[in-house]
Amino acid sequence: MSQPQRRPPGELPILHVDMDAFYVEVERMRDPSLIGRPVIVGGSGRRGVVASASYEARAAGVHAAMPTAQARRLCPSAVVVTSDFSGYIEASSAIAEVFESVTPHVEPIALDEAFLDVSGAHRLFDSSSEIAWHLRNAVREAVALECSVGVASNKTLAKLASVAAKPAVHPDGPRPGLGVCVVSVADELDFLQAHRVEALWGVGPMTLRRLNEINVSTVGDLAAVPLERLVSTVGAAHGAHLAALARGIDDRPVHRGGLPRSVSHEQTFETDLTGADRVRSEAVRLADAVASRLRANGLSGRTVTVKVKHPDFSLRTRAHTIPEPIQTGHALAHVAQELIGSLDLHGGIRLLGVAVSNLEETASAETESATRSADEREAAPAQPHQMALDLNLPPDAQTECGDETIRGPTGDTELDLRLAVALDAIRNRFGRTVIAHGSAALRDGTPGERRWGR
DNA sequence: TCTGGGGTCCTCTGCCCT
DNA sequence: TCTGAGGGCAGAGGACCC
Repeated sequence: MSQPQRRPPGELPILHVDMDAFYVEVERMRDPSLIGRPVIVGGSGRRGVVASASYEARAAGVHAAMPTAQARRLCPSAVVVTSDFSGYIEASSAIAEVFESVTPHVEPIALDEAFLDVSGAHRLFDSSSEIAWHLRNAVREAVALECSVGVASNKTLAKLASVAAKPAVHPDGPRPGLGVCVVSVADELDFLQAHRVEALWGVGPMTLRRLNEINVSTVGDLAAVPLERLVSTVGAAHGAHLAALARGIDDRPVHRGGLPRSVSHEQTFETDLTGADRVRSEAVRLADAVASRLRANGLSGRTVTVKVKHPDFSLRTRAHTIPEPIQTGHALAHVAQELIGSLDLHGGIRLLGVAVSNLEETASAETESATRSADEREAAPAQPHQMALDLNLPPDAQTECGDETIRGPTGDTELDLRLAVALDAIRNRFGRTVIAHGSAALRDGTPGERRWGR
């Protein structure tokens, strides 16, 4: 199990590929002076957290999701680098090309990891482990980054195997890992059931606490618990799922990336945001960022969700579904601002988020506008959007939507779309921060608040 | 001295309709 | 006309992932 093995074609169809300290290594390529030093990538502000840490920093106890301030105390010699996703996305795209040169069945999990179904790739390779070693080399050649690969009969086992293949954290520095770990069918249960139960996908802090209460601490313990007991502890669906995983049963297929379910943008503010006007102006900015990404990806959506986090960390969400899909910041901000009106903002908020779901594919406003003359636009509204019927709705006009009433127009207007196209063009040419809605400019904007998203 | 951002999926609840 | 059951759906929130 610990060494790569030759296997008959098709026996172990699933690979899990996980980049090693991905963000850190991309930053080291950008700035070679970081090589060999402890590095923390994440938010550097007062409320920032660690997104990724080098193995040197991990040796000092730093881990992802830890507040950056705490990470600095644990590892004072660490260099803190603010996340810059443009470089990560670029490297991720290059890695995805390597994966797709082996198989079209690639399921991206994050920028730095993916599942591959290689059951159809054995015409070119003798075994899945040979594919795994080929991928490692090809990724290294393409982007000069290291990855770990798990090979197994299903996703859960492949994921655990890739973890087992990773470099080890050690006070003296990182120790090289196996690189590739193959879990044979014969070894599956021994390998799986020796793991801590929290290693399973779907066991977070809450589920772990509940499982610990019934004396379950390893996957082996979990497999021994009667299903009824598990169901009464963590719920029907979750219990049945965990019971199957603990026995090595995981028939989830590798899904190729499809349409996203939602697109969102949220921000934690350096200092709590107070006053309805400031919250609304931030909502305009966030809505604009979400709308921009929707258009860039040729999407529009019908359900708008606003999320706020209060100073005591309590979360509140409000959602509203409108009859027609939208993709402009103006229409999105309109719904978001109405939803904000139904939230208690007393005491301020530390986080504000705007999300759009119920997505569907649509021609982007940019494409739409570029391919239609002014006369054509005049003759027929931009497709495939249902325009708001009346641009001159009085301020007290109302749109009935389910059990809620949203005042004023709720769809994209032709004017909204043309304005959005103009904004996109200006930002593409001069940068994302060069132009903003007047209502979003009300804010005083500390440096930490000036982000416009990925 | 604090606890991000961008997602997905599930459960529960309430409402509407048949 | 009223009532209850049950399905479908939307909204809210929780848990989890990287």
